Amino acid sequence: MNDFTSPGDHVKHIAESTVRRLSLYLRFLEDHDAQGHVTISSGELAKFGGTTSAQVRKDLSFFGSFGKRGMGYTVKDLMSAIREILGLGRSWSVVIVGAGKIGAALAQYRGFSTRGFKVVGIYDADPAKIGTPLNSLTVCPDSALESDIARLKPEIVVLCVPPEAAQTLVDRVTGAGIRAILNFASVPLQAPEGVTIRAVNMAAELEILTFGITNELNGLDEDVEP
Amino acid sequence: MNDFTSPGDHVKHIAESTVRRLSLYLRFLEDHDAQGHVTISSGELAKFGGTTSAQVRKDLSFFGSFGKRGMGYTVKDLMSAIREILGLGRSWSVVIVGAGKIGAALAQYRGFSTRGFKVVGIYDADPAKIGTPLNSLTVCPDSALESDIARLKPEIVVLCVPPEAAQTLVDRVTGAGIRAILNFASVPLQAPEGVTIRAVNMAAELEILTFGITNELNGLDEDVEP
DNA sequence: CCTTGTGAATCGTTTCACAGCC
DNA sequence: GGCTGTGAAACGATTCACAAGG
Repeated sequence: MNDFTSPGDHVKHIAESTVRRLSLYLRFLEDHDAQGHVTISSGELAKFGGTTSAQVRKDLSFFGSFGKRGMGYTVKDLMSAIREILGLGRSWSVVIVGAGKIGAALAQYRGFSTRGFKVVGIYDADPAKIGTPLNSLTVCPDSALESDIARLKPEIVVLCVPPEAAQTLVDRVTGAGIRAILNFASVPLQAPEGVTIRAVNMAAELEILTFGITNELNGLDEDVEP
Repeated sequence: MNDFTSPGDHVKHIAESTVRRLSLYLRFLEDHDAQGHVTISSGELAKFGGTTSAQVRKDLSFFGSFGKRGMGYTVKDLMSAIREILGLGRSWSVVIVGAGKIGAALAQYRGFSTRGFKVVGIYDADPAKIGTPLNSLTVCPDSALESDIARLKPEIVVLCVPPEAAQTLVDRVTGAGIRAILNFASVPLQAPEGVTIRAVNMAAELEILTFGITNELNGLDEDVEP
């Protein structure tokens, strides 16, 4: 079936973990398609995504039924179905705020464009950084943020500023109409109703690792190096 | 009782979400301490971490009991308790593999050192990149990876290589003794038993955002209790 | 045979509610 | 009175198991 977006469909709440797995499945489907495979089973998708076939089928079942019993899924059909589900059937404009190390790296990150995300501007408050060329972009003064958001109408802001500046910038960009923010500052942020913020917190990821190592040594039966 | 590592206690499994919140609490406690506050309640911690006071107390209860009824927690004591829980009571050596945009940015990221993570090497397979200075480090040839891991004994590898190279490098560094990996390549990786891998997948984060925006527009509304 | 799609059962996490203590 | 610590209840996600259909 291909009517996964039946009109008037009332979508129940979808878990973040489900959406994250769909993103993984899509990546695998693209590889699989490039290698010339035509169909794929939930079990193969599961092996790649580090999950189970039942989980794959359950994830997809929230949005429709895309496979054929006894056959599996048609790779190309499932790819475009997941693209549609994730909202990748269109292109998205992204503005990066903060042209430090991370912001500058992201401005040049190819992963954005290959997925339909177009970086349309990068901003910084530091006069020394303004005018720096990054790929086809130039760092703009952050005083131009509101007017540029009004003009370019980006959907997403990627925040790469120091923690102490982050909340002020959330307030400014949401005031200018932004409703989706990806936050690289390692501080929790508050946004008005209707604005989605996702955090990428490298410090937390590292600490989850060190927690894991530390606990292994304390609790499990692994040998300790002298 | 302050002994969150009671002897003979076999540590039950701690949820990743709990560890992530502990990391947030710690950040808030550091701020709070710097501002001269001496005590803090679970409710205050909860407000910062975007959770509930019961959740804060439950998170801490897995490790011991750190507060005083009627009083709350002593900021400094709770800080050092959480540091100990997360394994931050020591310093950690980190090796970065891949000196592209992201790897180079991370090599210069101050967030590492302020938390006790010391970057001791950065490696790349591209001859053009070898010798590039980054802060106090120089990009080394990835052929030196195994011998340097044996010599420097880093605990953590941060992987910033293209997806197609990532699995090979996991195999190499785990073979050389690494047991914790932070993966920035947007591909799932397999590692032997006893090795922890955490993934930071920017593409997935962006797609969770676009899924959210797309679904909102489709008319999913959330009723809030007054 | 084969594999999907899905209600039911299981498992894990969060929230509730209150006893215990300052 | 105020706040922690914690079993019990509620909730949500994953896994099971099987009917349905190529």
